[in-house]
Amino acid sequence: MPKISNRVRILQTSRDLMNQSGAQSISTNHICEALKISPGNLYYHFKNKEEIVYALFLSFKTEFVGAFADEPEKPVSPEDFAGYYIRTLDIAFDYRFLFSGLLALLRRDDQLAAEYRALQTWTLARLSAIAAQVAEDGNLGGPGTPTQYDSIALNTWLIWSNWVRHIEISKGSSDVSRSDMVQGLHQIFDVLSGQLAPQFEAAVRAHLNQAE
Amino acid sequence: MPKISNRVRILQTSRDLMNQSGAQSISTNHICEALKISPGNLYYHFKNKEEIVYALFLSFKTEFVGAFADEPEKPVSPEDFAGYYIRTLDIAFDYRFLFSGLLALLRRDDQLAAEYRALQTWTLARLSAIAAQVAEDGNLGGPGTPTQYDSIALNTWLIWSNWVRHIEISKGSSDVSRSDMVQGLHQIFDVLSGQLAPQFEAAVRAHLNQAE
DNA sequence: GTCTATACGCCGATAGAC
DNA sequence: GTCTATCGGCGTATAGAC
Repeated sequence: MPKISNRVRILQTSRDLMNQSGAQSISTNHICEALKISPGNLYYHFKNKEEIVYALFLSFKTEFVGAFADEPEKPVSPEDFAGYYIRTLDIAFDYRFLFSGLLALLRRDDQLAAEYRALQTWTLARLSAIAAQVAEDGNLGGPGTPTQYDSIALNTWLIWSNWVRHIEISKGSSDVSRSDMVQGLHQIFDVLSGQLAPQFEAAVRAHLNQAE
Repeated sequence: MPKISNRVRILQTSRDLMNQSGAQSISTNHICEALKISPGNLYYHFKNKEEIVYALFLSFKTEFVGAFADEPEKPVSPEDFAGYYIRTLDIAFDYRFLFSGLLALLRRDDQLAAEYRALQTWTLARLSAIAAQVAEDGNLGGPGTPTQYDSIALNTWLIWSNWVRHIEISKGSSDVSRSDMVQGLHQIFDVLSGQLAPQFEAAVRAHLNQAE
């Protein structure tokens, strides 16, 4: 029965501390102190601080991509549609340090920057494809051009990827609540309001409220 | 004929450097070196680094609020409407370091945090009032409730306040072009697409393209 | 107002014993 | 794998001469 390795504990604690205070104000010393381990121990498991952040990013990426794992062919039900956003926003919350100080992190690590951008590109294409499918199902606007789907995808992405940060900025503290998150989901769907078929939108909203 | 004081030169150079590399990776030493002045000189003019950032924020605030200086009573012309966004996004670009590392800055300075939040609250109210006026002019949707205007205000604000950062994240470098900015303006109005009266929206878009 | 010189602390990272 | 000890570097900020 294997104990939890220090490598895993370092990752867990780093994520907690960085979510709380920002990635950039957490030093390797802080992490060691919180774990009651020595600096040498930490540097045995990770070459440097960037490697810790990068490992956490990979975990985020895996969870995030997994939240989209679905057959994109079929009609998109209101439950599917709401589910994408509910699940991914939960994940974004768990790794909110990534988004809060994103630009600073990307400036310090070229590899992370490249992978983040690839993930963003992938996500935008995925969101656009979902919008196109919803339109094909007859639940979104008139016969739209691909460009419109891209614009919808980008707008929802911008709100999605900045929502937790927006809450942290607006409230003084970093205690973000579940209802703050649900409010963000409604905010995302407000973008689509008037373009979604009314009964489809109502069903989506109902699912959001269940998530609360 | 008074020379430009070192105080002013410190502010100018700080803004340039911080826009380029991020507020947080620019030290007082960097600023001194760029200006060929001594640390003692800098600290004669400013108590600490936060005071520099705070002074720059005040400049931003003045310019930003000035860009909204208008009688809110009258009907809002497409030119007015486009103008608010064109002018303010230009200003946001000039002070983009504020938005790029916002959360880190607010965490380090309570006074700045309080003032930023106040400005955000003011702006959201202003945007909501403008939306209400556009609706009253018959150029926005049906008879909407105030809540809808607030939601529109928040959505446009989220895109507005994160656009420059989004560009910096998406491109590798920090060379943001004028056309990147205009694209952001269109993106903002895509949120309102389908809710604005068609001829009003067309006139607004035309003004955006002139700005390019 | 501006300079030189410097104190002090923290951070990232490594060497080498155990 | 984990520890102790430590190095070099940098960042903020101040003291005191000019």
